[in-house]
Amino acid sequence: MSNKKTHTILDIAQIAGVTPGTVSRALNDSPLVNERTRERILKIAKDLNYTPNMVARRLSVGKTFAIGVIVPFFTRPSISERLSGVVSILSNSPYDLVIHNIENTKQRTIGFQDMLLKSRIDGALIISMPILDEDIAYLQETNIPIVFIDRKHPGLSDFDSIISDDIAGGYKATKHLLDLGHRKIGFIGDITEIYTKPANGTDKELNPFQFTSSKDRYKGYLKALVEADIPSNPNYFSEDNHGHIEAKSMAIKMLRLSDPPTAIFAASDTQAFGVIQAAREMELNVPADLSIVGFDDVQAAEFMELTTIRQMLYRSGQQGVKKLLERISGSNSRSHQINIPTEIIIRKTTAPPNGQVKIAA
Amino acid sequence: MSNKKTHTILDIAQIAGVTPGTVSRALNDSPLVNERTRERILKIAKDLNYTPNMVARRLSVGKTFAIGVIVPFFTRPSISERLSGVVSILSNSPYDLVIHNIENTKQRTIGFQDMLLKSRIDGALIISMPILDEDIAYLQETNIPIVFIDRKHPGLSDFDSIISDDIAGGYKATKHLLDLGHRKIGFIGDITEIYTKPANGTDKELNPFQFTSSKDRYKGYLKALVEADIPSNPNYFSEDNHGHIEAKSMAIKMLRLSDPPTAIFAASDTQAFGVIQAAREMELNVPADLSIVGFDDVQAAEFMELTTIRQMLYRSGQQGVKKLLERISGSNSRSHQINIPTEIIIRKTTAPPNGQVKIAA
DNA sequence: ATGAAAGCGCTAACAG
DNA sequence: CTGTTAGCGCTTTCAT
Repeated sequence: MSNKKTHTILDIAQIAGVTPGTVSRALNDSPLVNERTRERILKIAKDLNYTPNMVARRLSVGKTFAIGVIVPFFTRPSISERLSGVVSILSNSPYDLVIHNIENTKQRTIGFQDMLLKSRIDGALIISMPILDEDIAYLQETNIPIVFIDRKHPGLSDFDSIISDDIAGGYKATKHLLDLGHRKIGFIGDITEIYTKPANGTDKELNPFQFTSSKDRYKGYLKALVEADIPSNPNYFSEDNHGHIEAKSMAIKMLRLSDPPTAIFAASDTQAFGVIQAAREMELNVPADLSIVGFDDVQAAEFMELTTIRQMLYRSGQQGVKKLLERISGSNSRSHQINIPTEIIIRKTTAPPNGQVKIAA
Repeated sequence: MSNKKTHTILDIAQIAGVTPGTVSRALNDSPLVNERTRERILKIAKDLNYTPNMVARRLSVGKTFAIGVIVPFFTRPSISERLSGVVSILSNSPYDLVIHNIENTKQRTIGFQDMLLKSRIDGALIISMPILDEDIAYLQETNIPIVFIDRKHPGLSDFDSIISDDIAGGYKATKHLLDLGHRKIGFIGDITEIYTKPANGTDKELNPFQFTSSKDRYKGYLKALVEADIPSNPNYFSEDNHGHIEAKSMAIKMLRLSDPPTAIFAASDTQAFGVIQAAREMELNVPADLSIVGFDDVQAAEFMELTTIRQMLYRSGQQGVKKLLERISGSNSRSHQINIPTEIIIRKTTAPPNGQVKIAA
């Protein structure tokens, strides 16, 4: 009832007639305390409705009991599915999950420094974040464990990372289309909208971050094409900022070509949805007139009956934290790259190309 | 380069030949410090690559600089959209965002206690969480500010809350269908899968939590029906756990009725997607044979061309934290219920009922 | 098994 | 403007 003031370990100690040290031990299941006293203390704590002050504990122990997750574009479905994998593991751990969303350059610098360097967290999970060469310094300066999810960078080899096999995925997607009989296959991918400001004031070329996944999926696409002896057509390649709106415009442009593709492989489901919208707008029947395959297998993909490449988003989140937790508790194994396999999920946006099906209208 | 050990304010003090107090003041932009000394100190700090220890600071100041967000079902799109609104505001504040996901009864108790009572956070945002009568005690015991998003409960009147007008939304959805000419309108809603364990060991009736939104949307539905002088048909009402799978089964059952509805209003987009799947499976044309309206206007709704009730998910998240931040900085205004309006978004899953359109096949 | 005491790193009230 | 001194609440040697 009366709970204006929150109690401390000292209050308990006084009531129990012991010292704070003993109370601390009792509360932490230390074996160095008489069973009787422990019970007495526990009872008092309960009666007092005592709750430990985590902050003090953290300072004393030298651990924050928090792990930081750094993500761009919180809204993207693929990100939140990964996150929820992370959450699932952390719920059963003593660690708090603190989230940092980074959507632009300024935030980015601040974000890294703040989270990593200010000893607010015991470890960090960096998900789908583009890493700049100049970032590497920060990252290495930090002594706290870091694991990356969905990010490859040459300079990052001394960190753990969880990636899915984008090249193989892109290959599978394209192969599926090829097997269906398509020869004219478009690719729609993304670059990121985050840019680095040129160090000097000059307004020279802005460097887009290296979002490798789209590029790797393209590599897989190319590989399948080469294998099938089909020359790649530059008109069938397009990339722009990530988003369904952009994807839609790209698709429309591509489909208006005098010799348009009969199938499009989009580097993400979100983009594939944009392509579907384009098809609708142009009154093209999917899959009869146009086959579409996406990448990610986000929840909405099921509703949209989209054929796509599933990457285990949720699992990747789980594996990431698990690895991080291991590191935090001191595993010294060499840093490791875990490759998560992909799988093609065939639904209803793919079919043999038009000619072979469009018998009657 | 050499950064095995992290520096403290004391290191700086010694080098600068001042006391820690002065360094602290310098670092915190206190006006009570000579400009010259400040510069000197700042430079040293920089050279040393000093970063303050937040935990110590927190203990000293008595604030955690963190706000907690408690959510169920992290995966639900409506939740993550709300969350991203929260994130957008918090990015520009000194507060960390710590997330607690609660998906079952055990977690729930622990979760509330842990977050609220262990002084790890300065305030809490509780989103879409069912609140039990017995929880109210905890909540009121806590002195930290709390704001609720998407939760009404009689006992909660002394807290701030952000809710959308579910009744009005349900009304709008149904009215739209009515205006289109529908008379046989089904409702598909949800109850939650979280149950309370009966206090005594008896295995008597489990009490579902009070997830009010679905119910309120139903009230709106009823209101529109009454207004149109249409008696409510119990066969046209169905509720089950939330999820597209469950919604699909409910819809199938309802559509197999000898006199099936010509339209269905689902209490959430996710459920509406389930209804769409049911229609597909039964080879019913949407909207010709069946009109469907959802609730939420989740991202995927756009792709699905779903007519739905938009509630400003993102905005609700933003407003919630803003309110919370105000409270934390000590606003003493009376607690407030903010009602966020809803809006109907007409897309392509609704049309006049069959008879009026199905001319030729 | 328990008490005593030091200390985690920082802030803040009080002097001067 | 700066030094001194406590102190935030808890953990953890070191004694006893």
